[in-house]
Amino acid sequence: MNSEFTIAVHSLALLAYRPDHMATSDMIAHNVCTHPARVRKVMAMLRKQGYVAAKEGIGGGFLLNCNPDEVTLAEMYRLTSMGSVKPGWCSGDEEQDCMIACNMATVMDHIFSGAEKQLIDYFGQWTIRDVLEQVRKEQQSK
Amino acid sequence: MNSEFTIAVHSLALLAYRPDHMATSDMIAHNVCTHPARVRKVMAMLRKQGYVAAKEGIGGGFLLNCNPDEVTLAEMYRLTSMGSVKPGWCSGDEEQDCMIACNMATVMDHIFSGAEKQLIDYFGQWTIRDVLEQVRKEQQSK
DNA sequence: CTTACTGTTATTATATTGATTACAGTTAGA
DNA sequence: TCTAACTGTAATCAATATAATAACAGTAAG
Repeated sequence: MNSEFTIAVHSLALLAYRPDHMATSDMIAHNVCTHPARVRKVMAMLRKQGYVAAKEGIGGGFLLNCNPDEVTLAEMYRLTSMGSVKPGWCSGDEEQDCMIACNMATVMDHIFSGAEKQLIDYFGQWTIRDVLEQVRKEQQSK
Repeated sequence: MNSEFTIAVHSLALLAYRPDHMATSDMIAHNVCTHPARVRKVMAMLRKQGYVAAKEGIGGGFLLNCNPDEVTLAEMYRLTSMGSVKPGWCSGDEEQDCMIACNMATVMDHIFSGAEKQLIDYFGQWTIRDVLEQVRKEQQSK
């Protein structure tokens, strides 16, 4: 799993939480605990898909541009981490005589595709609002 | 996802496919396309759980010691890749004042645990036999 | 007692990931 | 119009994770 997924979810939750629904990359980076440039990279993806708006120049930053009740983690997964279930390394070798060696890569590919579908279904059940709610519950339970 | 999962599944399928249900680490490594030492490492895990038996010395190798109809990919996942859904990198910082920063790591942790459960459920639907069947189908479709 | 195996650890090479730097472009406000 | 505070983006460096390889002890068949 790509950790840009985590950054995207965290950033949207933070924007949804803030009263003005706005924050600079410095503020987000500090909250998330990473480098502002990394945040800007992830936010650029979110901006291109319309989840946030970016304002350059003084007083600028990122503004939430979606409904946290409707945006699911599945969308964030697709945006940031699609394909990450399948390992980079593949077994087998198309050139061999053995039926197993020849076809295992393709079969594992199918299996990993199915696994990713399952994962996306699961993430589809979580909205940004749900994440915020969980954060609140976690806070209260202290 | 850990690619040792792939090696474990491929190796069991290969053993199940071979008439004598036996192969050396060299043979498996060649079939899988990796180094024999890596195969031995994975097979040692399978042996400790009783999925295969190992015979040392001349004429030795690994022998299938389980029913391919019953062993599922979920077991292979647990054995080789448990925890791999959650990225190594975590956002947030317990020390901060912000409710989001403080609790996001815990919440994401819950979310990734749920995701892994989903994945394991899915892998539980696949047996080694199913993998072999898929390989056969793939071969026929050429 | 030699040869062909497994078991295991250590080391090295490679790939992936994240941090950091750098700088161009933008905009508000003095 | 100039400056300061932003984003956008690419390039580079550092850290980490992954896979390959080497090495060698232990074991068993012939």
